[in-house]
Amino acid sequence: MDTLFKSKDYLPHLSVDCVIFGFHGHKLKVVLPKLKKVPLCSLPGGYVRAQESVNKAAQRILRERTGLENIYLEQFCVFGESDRADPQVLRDFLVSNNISIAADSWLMQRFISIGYYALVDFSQVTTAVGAFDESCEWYDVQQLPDLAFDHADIILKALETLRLMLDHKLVVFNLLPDTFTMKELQTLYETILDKPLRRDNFQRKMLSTGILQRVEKKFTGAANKAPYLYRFWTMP
Amino acid sequence: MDTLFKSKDYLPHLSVDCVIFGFHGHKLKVVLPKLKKVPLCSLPGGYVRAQESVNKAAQRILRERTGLENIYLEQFCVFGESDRADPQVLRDFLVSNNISIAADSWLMQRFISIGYYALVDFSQVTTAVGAFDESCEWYDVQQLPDLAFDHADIILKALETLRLMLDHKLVVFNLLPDTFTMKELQTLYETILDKPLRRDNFQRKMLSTGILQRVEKKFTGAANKAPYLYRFWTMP
DNA sequence: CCAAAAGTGTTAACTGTACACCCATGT
DNA sequence: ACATGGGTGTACAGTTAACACTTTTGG
Repeated sequence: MDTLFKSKDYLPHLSVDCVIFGFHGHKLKVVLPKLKKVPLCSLPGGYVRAQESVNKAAQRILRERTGLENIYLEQFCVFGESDRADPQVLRDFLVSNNISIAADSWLMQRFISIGYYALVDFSQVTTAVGAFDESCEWYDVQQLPDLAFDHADIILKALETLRLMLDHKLVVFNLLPDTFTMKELQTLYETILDKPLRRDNFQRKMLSTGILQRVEKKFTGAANKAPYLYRFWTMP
Repeated sequence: MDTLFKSKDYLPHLSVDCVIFGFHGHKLKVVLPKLKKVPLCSLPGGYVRAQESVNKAAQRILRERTGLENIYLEQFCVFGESDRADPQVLRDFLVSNNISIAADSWLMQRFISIGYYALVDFSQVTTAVGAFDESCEWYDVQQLPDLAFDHADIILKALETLRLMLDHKLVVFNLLPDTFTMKELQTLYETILDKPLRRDNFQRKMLSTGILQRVEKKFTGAANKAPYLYRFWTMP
C-alpha cells in the first residue's frame, strides 16, 4: 500500500470523497465501492497530489471511477472532526487483507475529507473496481449498505445540498441522458425531493424556464399519446 | 516564526480563513489585519491543531480575533488551487520583517484554506492585533484594501454565500445588537443585497415571520414618529 | 401647522394550485 | 370505440408589489 501511495506525492491528512449521483429506474443512486474482505462500502475517494488543485483532484478521482470527463461536480462540505474515521475499521480492513503498513505511516493519520457531489448520466457510466475494492456498484440512496467511517453522513449531507440546489440552479439535467421525456424529468424531481408533484403544473413550470428544447416525439409502442422528447438547452 | 508554529502541533498544508462580517454606519464590514511592514491586509486565519476538529479551529481563531464566543459561524468553501498563494508575497513579508525560516519549513509549503464566515455584532467586538499584524481593523466591504494571496476572492465568495443564505435562513440577526429598529434591519438587508427595498412591504414581511418581538419605543429626539424597537425572538 | 419618518389599509399584479378538457396512440 | 397517458385552457387562491393614508414626533 505504501508503494502505491507515497507520502511525498500526496498532501497528508487530506482526502477527497465523491458522492456520485445517478438516476435509474425511478431511483436516485450512488456509486459505492465495496471494500475487500470486510462487509463495508465506502465512498469513492482519493488524495490530492502535491501540485494538484483540490478541484482537479476531485475530477481525477471521478474519472478514475466512472471513466467520464467534464462532469458536473461541486464541492459541498468539509468533514473535519478529529474522530471521524474509526481507526478500528481501518485496522480490520488492513488485517483482513494482509496489508501491513507502519503505524506511523501517513495513511494511518487523521484525515480531513473534502466532500464533492457529482451528477452523472447513469447510462454513460461503467464503474471501475479499484485495487482495494471487491466491487463497485450503484446503490439506491434510500437503501444504503453499511458504510465505513462517516460516509453515510457525507451522503446525507450531499443529498440535502442537492435538494437545496434544485430550487435555484438548474443542475439536474446532468443526471439525465441527452434527451428525455417530461415524465422522466418529473420523476427525477419527485425522487430527489421525495414528494409527488402535479404533472400539469410541473410541465408548465419547466417549459416556462425556457431551457427545454422540444426535439421530437417518442413512440414507445404503448397505447397512449407519444410524449415529446426534450433536450436541455445549451449554448451552441 | 518556527518557534511559534511547530509543525507537529498543526496539520500541514491546511489553513482556516475567517471572513468576519459586521454592520456599522449603514455599511457591511469585515475584520482585516494589516500585515507588518508590507502594504497588504490578509484575512484573520490560522491553522488546525493535530487533534482539533476543523470547526473548533475556526471557533478558536475567531475567539482569538474578536474575543467572542458562541458566534454564528459557517464553513462555506475550500480554496484549493495549487497556486493560490503567491510565494513572492510571502517572501516579501518575511524579508521585510527580518523573519528567516527554512525554505523547507512546513510554513513555506502549499496551503489549502477552508473558508468560514462569521456574523457578529459590531458593537460587541474589540479586534485583537496578532503577532504579525500592524493593526486589525474593520473595512468596508465595498472598499477593500489590497489583500494578500486570494483573500479578496475569498471575501467575495463569502458575500455571495451570505446573499444566498438570506433567502432561506434567518441569520442576519447575528449582525445586529440585541434590540434594533425596523429601519436598521431594512438597511442591513439593503446593504447585503445591494438593492433598495420598499419600506412598507419589508416591514410586513418581517413581522409576518413571527420572529420579531416588539419591545418598546425609541425616542431619538428627531422631529418624527418614534420607531419601535424590536428584538429577535429566541427561545427562553 | 408643518416636515419627516413610522406604521397600516387597500388594491392591483403576479404566481402557484387545482380541475377540466382535449389530443394522440395502440388494442 | 375506448383505455391510457401527454399536453393545455382556465379559474381560484395565495403571495407580492405598489400606492395611499394615518399617526407620531419636534420645530
